[in-house]
Amino acid sequence: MKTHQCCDHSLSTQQAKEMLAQHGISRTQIKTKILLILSQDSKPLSAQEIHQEIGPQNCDISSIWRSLKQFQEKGLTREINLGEEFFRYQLKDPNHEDDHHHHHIRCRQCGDIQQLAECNLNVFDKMVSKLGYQDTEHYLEFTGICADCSQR
Amino acid sequence: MKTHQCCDHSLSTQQAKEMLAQHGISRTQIKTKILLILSQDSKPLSAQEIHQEIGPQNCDISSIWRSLKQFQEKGLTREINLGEEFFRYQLKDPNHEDDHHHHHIRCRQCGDIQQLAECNLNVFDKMVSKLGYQDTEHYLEFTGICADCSQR
DNA sequence: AATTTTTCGCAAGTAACTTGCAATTTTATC
DNA sequence: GATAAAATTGCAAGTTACTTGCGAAAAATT
Repeated sequence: MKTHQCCDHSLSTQQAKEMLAQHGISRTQIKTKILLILSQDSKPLSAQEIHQEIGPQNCDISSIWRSLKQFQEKGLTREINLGEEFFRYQLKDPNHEDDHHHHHIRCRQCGDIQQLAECNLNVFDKMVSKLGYQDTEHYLEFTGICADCSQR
Repeated sequence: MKTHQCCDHSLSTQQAKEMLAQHGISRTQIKTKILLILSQDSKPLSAQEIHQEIGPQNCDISSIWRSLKQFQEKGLTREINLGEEFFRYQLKDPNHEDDHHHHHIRCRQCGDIQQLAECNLNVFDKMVSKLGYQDTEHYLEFTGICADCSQR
């Protein structure tokens, strides 16, 4: 796994449960597990990947979807599109409200995902504010052919 | 329709057919029509919207999908994700190869899509090139709440 | 104009994601 | 800590974007 890890945000089970409580979400086994898994990986994960990690026999994927939906509504996670046919999910960093988020690059050949430096694009959000938009968000993601793949 | 039109690229039927020929695509009625429709709208369109525009009784949506897929493969169009559950498609500008592309902002409330100024992000493509990636592409799109919606 | 090749319409098939319902777990109340 | 109320889960069925196989029709090649 090539993914660069800028800083480790792994949660303990306790911390995960606190995080749920703080956001008014019930502290079930599944939801706690999802938070742990998301916190341990610096790359955003798909519902399928989370399901695999938990063990398909241990829970139904519909429960994962319901949990992810709730996390999104409560602002715990960010939904990321990397040009695939599904979304990926990433924990927001509770310590750095708005600005501490990353963009990614995905190899269109092998699918490897690498994290880029912290986002510094407030410039753009200001630009679109001039159009009268409020509460703006931006999606900036990259694809390309990674070094390994272009040598083959 | 609020969408800002920076420059009109509407094609004539003749021009559309030439464009298909130049890309080695057969000049069928459907494909010609799709090009015309895409060229007349500055905002990217979904397969559904194109189908509606042509008239659902006039062609099957699977033909539109097949055409769009071919356009993508031949580099005629760009696939755009605006945080919706489907992709939108946009004609690439044949006159300005790589750099003349736009990003967009979509209102998360009313769905209105507005075109932003021409892209000036080669900076980013250079940045990811340093990671060893070749043939990079970026997706930068915005969402927000538009002025109209925030007054309601 | 005849033949080969590609495309089309239709119907059936995926895959991501959603939803209704009864059973179980979690939370709130005592 | 037991109990009732509320939320969550598994399962099965549904929705939607997109794909695909096949015979008929249109377009390209001769």
